[in-house]
Order: sequence, then structure tokens, then C-alpha cells
Amino acid sequence: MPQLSSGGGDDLGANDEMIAFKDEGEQEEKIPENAFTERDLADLKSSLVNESEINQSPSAAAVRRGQQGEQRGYAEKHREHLDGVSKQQDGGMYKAAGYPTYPFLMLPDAYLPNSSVSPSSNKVSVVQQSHGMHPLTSLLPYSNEHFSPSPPHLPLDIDMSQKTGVHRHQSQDLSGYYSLSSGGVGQIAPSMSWFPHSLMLGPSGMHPTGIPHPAIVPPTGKQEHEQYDRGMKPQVEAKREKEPKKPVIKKPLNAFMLYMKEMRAKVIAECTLKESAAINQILGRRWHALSREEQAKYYELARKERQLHMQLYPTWSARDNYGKKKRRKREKQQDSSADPGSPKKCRARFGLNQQTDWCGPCRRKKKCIRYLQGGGCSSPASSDLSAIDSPPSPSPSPSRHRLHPQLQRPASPGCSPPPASPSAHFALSPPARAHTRLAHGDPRQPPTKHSLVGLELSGKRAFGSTAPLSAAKAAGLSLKVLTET
DNA sequence: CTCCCTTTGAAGTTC
DNA sequence: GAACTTCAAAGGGAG
Repeated sequence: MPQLSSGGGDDLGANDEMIAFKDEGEQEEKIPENAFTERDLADLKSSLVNESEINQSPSAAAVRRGQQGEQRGYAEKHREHLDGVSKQQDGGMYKAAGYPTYPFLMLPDAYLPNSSVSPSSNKVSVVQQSHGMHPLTSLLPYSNEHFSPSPPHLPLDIDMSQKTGVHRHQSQDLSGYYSLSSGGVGQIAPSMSWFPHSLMLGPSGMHPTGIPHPAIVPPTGKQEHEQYDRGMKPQVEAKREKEPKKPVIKKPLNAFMLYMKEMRAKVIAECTLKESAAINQILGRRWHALSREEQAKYYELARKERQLHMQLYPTWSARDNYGKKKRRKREKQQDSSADPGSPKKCRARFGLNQQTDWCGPCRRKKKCIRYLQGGGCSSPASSDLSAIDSPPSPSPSPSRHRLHPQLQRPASPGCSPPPASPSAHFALSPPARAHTRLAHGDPRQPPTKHSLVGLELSGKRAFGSTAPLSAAKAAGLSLKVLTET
């Protein structure tokens, strides 16, 4: 993919995601089985890229460019490229024939310029319903119902160039957009949560286009949102009224986030868990257990989200939200920089099954004091868990490579309460979570030089990236059974 | 009230 | 261009 390699590949990460890598022995056996799907994905990737390249359009890029500072050399170029890409989408990237096998990938023309407003149901919903749905079937919006392979009348609802008129059909369109449909009105997916809130936000949550977007939230995000809700402090309101609101525009959700939103409720229902951390672990495993096609849906969704986001907020940059969090990760890193290669936390070091060895703060989910103290948790258990918890070779990126509890025990897509017993072979080493966008932005690419030799098996990457099968095998094999039971 | 935890992915920054 | 950092959602837990 020219584009990916050329640097435009950032977006459309979905493409990369689909790259099958062969760092796992299982790949070989897997490939035949997934040959078709992989090929499809490959096609998809190439198609996406090609289309992106082919359909160049200047306008949006220009807008964003114009508004972006000059300081952003690289970023800007990058963005230009993206803008171009997003613009090009009009060219029909998602129209019909493009992905016969991926009807769900059809871009809601709603996002496309030059489209006419249509309440039709053919809109892509960025958000899906999730109740009681299997992950595979959860994407109602992506069902043929919503993504008819070749919609005769493409719902070109959002015409960025016709912003003024959009709001007229706001709710209706949005409901279509974000797919309230297909299942019935009563079913609003968790992922829809942002939608209502966007509506409630009123002007502040309203994009200039008149289109409420989940990404828009009151100034400081969650906390402010809360404040806003209960708020209603006169002063605040007054202030808000007077001052031009500067709604915080959230980052567009990535594929996994979309998946989480959709599946969270389901997992909660199934597992009766409430702690998000635990739920997210499960979701993470499930994510890896998803088939490529399934993941592709989410990647595509995410891509559209990003595109839409870019169109709605041409000047927005992820950097805009930097510093919103109270505590900088960097600080953490510095704190934990003492022993870069080793697990930073007791929980990582000892695993959840040996919480008795944890320091107090770790038990309370707080910062590990051992680590802070520079002790590095040399633990009694370290010897036996070393294979499990501590990467044989220090992970290149300490921060993100903290041992995932998930890896401490066999990954099981199903619900199982927080990890209980580590399975050595899984815990081997968290592959350095190739968090970097490996060269071409493919996080799932086989770890190249950073890949930890022989550790891939444990790598989440390994699971996820290679397809469901591999995921099932890698993660699941051992676990699948566990979970299933 | 605020931060932490936990997940993956995207995007930004740093070197 | 690799490595690293930050943020996105979510909500219970803890200080």
C-alpha cells in the first residue's frame, strides 16, 4: 500500500491491522483457513489506499491547513494528506461496488460532500446497538440493511459544504447516522451514549455545522461534563454564555474503543462485572478473539469516525487535548524510570494470583510503592514468575509494555473474572506492545526488530494481529476452553 | 473530588 | 523513522 508506506497510512489504520504477520508459527496453519478473509482484507486495504490516493480533493485539507499553525510541519503534511484522503472519499470510496464483501464498510455518504440530505436508513452509523448481540452480529448498522452493497440512493446527508441546512434534519439524520435504527428505537447501544449527551450539550456540543457530535464535550471533558450536568451553577452558566465556548473536542474513537462501547454492556451483563478495568480486560481478549472481518468492521468504523471527525473539526488536532489529563504519563514514566526493563508494578510482577505479594498501593490499584522506591519488586516470586511476569528481555518501551494482566493468564475471550491464574506460556512476555506504529503504522505488524524473540506467543499483538484463528489459537487455545467452561 | 485501573489504537512528540 | 507519550471510554475503587 503505497499510501501506508508513504506515510498516509496512518489513518486507515485498519489496513495495517489486517496485515497478517508470520511471527507465529501458527500462522502457517492459519493461513489456509483464512486465506479468503485475508485476501479480502488485503484487497480492502489496497482498495482503501488506492481510492484514497486516487480521489484527491483539496478543499478540506485547505481549510485545515489554513487553520493549523505553521509549526506543525510534519503533522500538517500528514494531515493534509489525510484531508485529501477524507475528501476523496466523496469519490465514492465507499460507494457500492467497492467492497461487496464488506457492505458494512460503506461510508455513509452522509459524511460526504456533494450529497443530498436524505433520511434514508442507509446511513452508516458510527455507533451500533449492542444489546444481546454477539460481537459478530452486533454491528447492526453494518448489516446489509444499513449498508446495502450498492445503495441506489446514497444517503448523502452530511454535506460539509452545506452545513447550514444540515441541522434541519439533525436528530433524524443523526439517528440515522448513529444508527438508532434497525433494532428498534428502544435499543440504544451503550455506544450511543455519547449521542444523547451530545444532544444535551446544546450549543456547546454542537458543531458549527449544527451537527452534534460525540466528540464535542464541555471544556474539560468528563469532569467538566459532570460539572456541566449538575452544573448549572449560575456563574458557570453565565460565564459560559458570555464566553465563546470552547468545547473540548474529543479524539475520535479508535476501533477498539468503538468495540468496547458496543460490547461493554454485553460483557457487563454476561459477566456481571462492573469494574471497567476488568471489563476492559475481557474486552481486550475478546477483541483479539474477533475474526479479521469483525475487527475490520471496527477498523472501518473507526476510520470513518476519524474522517468524519476531520471533516467536522478540520482544525482539531489530537494535540489539542494534550494536557487534559491530570497526571501526565510522563510523570509516571519518570517515576518508574528506575528500572526500565522490569515490571513496574506488583500486579505486573506477581500477577493477580499473588496479590498477597503486592504492596499496599498496588492492592488498592494505586501506584506501586515498591517501584517508586526503586526497589523494583525484587520478589521472592520473581524467580518463578520471572518467566511469566518479567520479560526476558526488557521491553523497549517500558511504559506501554507493562505486563498485561491479560497475559498473566491465558487470554480468554469470555468472561472470567479478573485473571486468576497465570499461564506461563502466555505470560512469557508481553511482547513489547509494539505500540509504535511500526513503520507503516501497523501496530499489528509482526514485531520486527523489537519483537521479542520467542515471546510473540504471549504477545497480544500476536493474538490480535493475526486473525481470529490465531487469536483463538494463541489466546484461546489454552483459554478458550477455560472460558467456555 | 480526583485519580487509578485496564484495554487497543491513533496521533502527537522526541530523539 | 523508531521509540515513546498522550488520549479516547467506562465506572468501580480508593485516597
